[in-house]
Amino acid sequence: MLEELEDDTRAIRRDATRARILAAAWELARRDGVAAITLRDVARQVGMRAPSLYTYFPSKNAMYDAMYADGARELAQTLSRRAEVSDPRETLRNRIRLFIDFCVADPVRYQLIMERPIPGFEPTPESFRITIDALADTRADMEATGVRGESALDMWRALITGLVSLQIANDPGGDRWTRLQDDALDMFLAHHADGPTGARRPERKGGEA
Amino acid sequence: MLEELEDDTRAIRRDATRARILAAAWELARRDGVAAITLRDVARQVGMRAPSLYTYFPSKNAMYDAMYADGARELAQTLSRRAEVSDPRETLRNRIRLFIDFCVADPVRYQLIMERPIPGFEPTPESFRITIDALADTRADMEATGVRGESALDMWRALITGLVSLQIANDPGGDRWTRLQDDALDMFLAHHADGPTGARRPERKGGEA
DNA sequence: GTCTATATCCAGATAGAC
DNA sequence: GTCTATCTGGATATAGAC
Repeated sequence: MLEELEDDTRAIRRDATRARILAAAWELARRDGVAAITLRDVARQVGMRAPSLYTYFPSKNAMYDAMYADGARELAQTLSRRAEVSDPRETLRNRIRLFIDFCVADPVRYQLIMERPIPGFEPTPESFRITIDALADTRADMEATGVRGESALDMWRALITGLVSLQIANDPGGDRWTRLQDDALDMFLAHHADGPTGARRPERKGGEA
Repeated sequence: MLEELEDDTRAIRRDATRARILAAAWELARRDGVAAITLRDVARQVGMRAPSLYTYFPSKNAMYDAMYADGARELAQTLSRRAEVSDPRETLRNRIRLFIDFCVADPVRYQLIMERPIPGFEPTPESFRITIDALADTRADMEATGVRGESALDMWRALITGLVSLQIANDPGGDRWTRLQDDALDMFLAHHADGPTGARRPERKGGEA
């Protein structure tokens, strides 16, 4: 029968339209903020009316979830490009650069994936999983430099989060904070890693001056 | 005449009602988020209907601005309590603790003052000024420890911002990140200050290992 | 000063014709 | 699959009675 072929064609067209809708949603989100987009505007952007979108997404939150998955996949793809070199510190540095560049390249995408900017929306577990997996290897790169412990990872997350969020909030398009990333890593490693032996520092108290 | 006395009494009652309205607004903001509060709900909370609020605030944004000024004054008052001790590092440590405690004690207040959580609202210059002034002395405390330069201050802001925002977002009510504050300061000072002489480190390149 | 009633606007979502 | 028309609900803000 020809029916199966027709079904395939139909599915392909459907996916293409879905992609067009998502692209329009991203464009409006970048212009007005993620939380500000409306189904009416998204529909107009692709030459439709709002109710037609319900053919492709059962709800607005479902559309948000598809956007989230989009961004999470882009993050995964970006980090997969990190180069592994002989010096583990340079490997880590490379990963950090990829991550920070990803964040500041599209602040709205960053917010959608890393923060929770839309009241009432949180990603489905399947979509969230993509983000988790993408970030999971950071720990290995970190430990390869001799850094151990949850506290050290938490400290590092804080440092990177702070650099990115201040960059986006106070110097969008610039590099006032992102240019500190290498210095930040030097500072962090000097404090948390004790060279190739990987011996751990004491938990705190009594500076090393 | 008695008219002036009556005017005073009336003004006092008006201010008291304004304060009751603001308290209600804060309560709802803490429960549902700053951006989610509605005039209807705030009014109900104080036993009124929404239009009555316009006697006390000319617009919703004016109410937000009053809330902003509230929070900013509380920040100023908090930081004014910082103890100045002989060791400038301990003085700085004390200020940081006050600041971080202030932030995590009321995440919604933190967001209103330090971020821009409400589309279409930004504080009036007079209200914003309160925040600026409250934070201005941090630089002096920092420089008293021998740290110099805008980059160092930017790095420090990033570190604190990261600790606070991760704490609020991922461990509300806990101390997973806030307990790192002393360690963060040690790390930062070890990297950015060169002891009492105050000599500056090179701008970057070539680790100090 | 507070109320009711209402203007005005906009949102997400559904029904049903075509 | 897409449309028009509509439901349902909520928001800020204003007019005018009391």
